[in-house]
Amino acid sequence: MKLSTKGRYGVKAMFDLAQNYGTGPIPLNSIAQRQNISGYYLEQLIAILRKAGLVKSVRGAQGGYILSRPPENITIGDIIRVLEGPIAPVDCVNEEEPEPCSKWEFCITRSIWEKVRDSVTDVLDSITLADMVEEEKKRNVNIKEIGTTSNIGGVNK
Amino acid sequence: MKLSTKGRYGVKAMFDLAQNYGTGPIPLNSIAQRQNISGYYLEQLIAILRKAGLVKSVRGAQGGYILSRPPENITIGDIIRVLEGPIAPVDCVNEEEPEPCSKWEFCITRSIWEKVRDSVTDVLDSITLADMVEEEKKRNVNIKEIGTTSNIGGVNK
DNA sequence: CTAATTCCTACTAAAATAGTAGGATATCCT
DNA sequence: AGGATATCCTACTATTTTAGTAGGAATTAG
Repeated sequence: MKLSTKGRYGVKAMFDLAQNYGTGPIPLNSIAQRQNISGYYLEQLIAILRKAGLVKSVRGAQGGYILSRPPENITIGDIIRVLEGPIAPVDCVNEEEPEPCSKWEFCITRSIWEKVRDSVTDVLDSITLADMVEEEKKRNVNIKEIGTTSNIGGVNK
Repeated sequence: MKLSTKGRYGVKAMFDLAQNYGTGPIPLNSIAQRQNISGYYLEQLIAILRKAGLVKSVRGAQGGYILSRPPENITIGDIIRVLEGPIAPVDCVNEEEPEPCSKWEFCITRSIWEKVRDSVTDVLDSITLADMVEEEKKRNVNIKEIGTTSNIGGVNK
C-alpha cells in the first residue's frame, strides 16, 4: 500500500510548478533542486506528465515547464493516476479496466477493496494544487508569527 | 498503491478460517485449495500471522489452524498491518514509527498522505471477519432465491 | 508405526524501483 | 552566427521486492 517515488516526486514537482504558476516556464533543474529530486530521474517523470497533458514544455534557453491548466483545475488524483496508474488496491477493482478474476461476483474480499479504493479517490480527487499553494501560504504566515520557536521538539535530521 | 498478494491472500485465508470458526483446526492445504493459493506460499504467510498472534496452530495429524480470537474481534486492518506493514502511502506518515525526512514540518505533501492514510485505516479497521462471513451468508441466500440467472452478464473466466 | 500436518530454512526467476548517462534537438540572447 | 540553456529520447544498471518452489525435520492422532 505504498506510493512509489514516482507519485511522491510527481506531486512535489507539480506543486512547485503551481507555486510558480504565472511566472513563465520553470526549468526542470530548478524544480529538482528545490524539491530535492534527482534531475535525471525527474526528467523521466515529467515526460510522463507532459504526455498525459498535465504540463506543457517550452524548449530551448529560457525554456522549462508550465502547468497546462490552472492549479485549481488539477487534483492530486490526476497526478497520481498518471504516474502510478489507476487507483486501486487490487487489480480486480481497477477504476479503468478491472481485471476479472475467477468467481468475480462471488468474491467478498472484492467489496472491501472497492471501499478502500473509493475512500482513497475521494481524498485525492478533492485536493487541488491550488489548495496546496493556499495552505502553504497560510503556514508561512504562521511560521513568521511564531518565529523560530515553532521548531521546538521538531525533527531536523 | 497496490496491495501485494501477501495482503490479498492473507485476508482470503483469514476469511476462510472465519467461515470455519468453531469446527476445530483447519489444515492449511484445504484453505489453499478453497482459496486458490499456492500451499507452499500460504505456509509462509500464515507463519507471519501466527507469529503476530492472529492464528493458533495445532501440529500433527488432524491439526491445522484456528483464529486465535473470534471473527468479530479481528479486523481487516489487523491482517493487513501484519502482512504488509504499517498502513501508510509514504513512510513519513507511517502509523508506528514515521520516518522523518528533511524539513518535516514544512512539507505540505505530507498532510495529503496523512489524509489518505486515515481514510484507508478508517475503512480497514471498521470491517471485521465476522462482517464478511455475515455478508457472505446474505449473498448466498440471494443467489439461491434468484437462481442461476444471477450469473447473466457475469464474468466466468 | 504411519499418515497427516505444521515448522523452518534456503533457493530462485521475474519484475519493479530508482536511478545514471549520453547525445540529439530546439531556442533565446548577444 | 554562435554559444549557452534547455528539453527530448533512449539505453543501461544495481538493488530490492514479489511470488513463489522445495526439502526435510518435528509433532501428534489414530
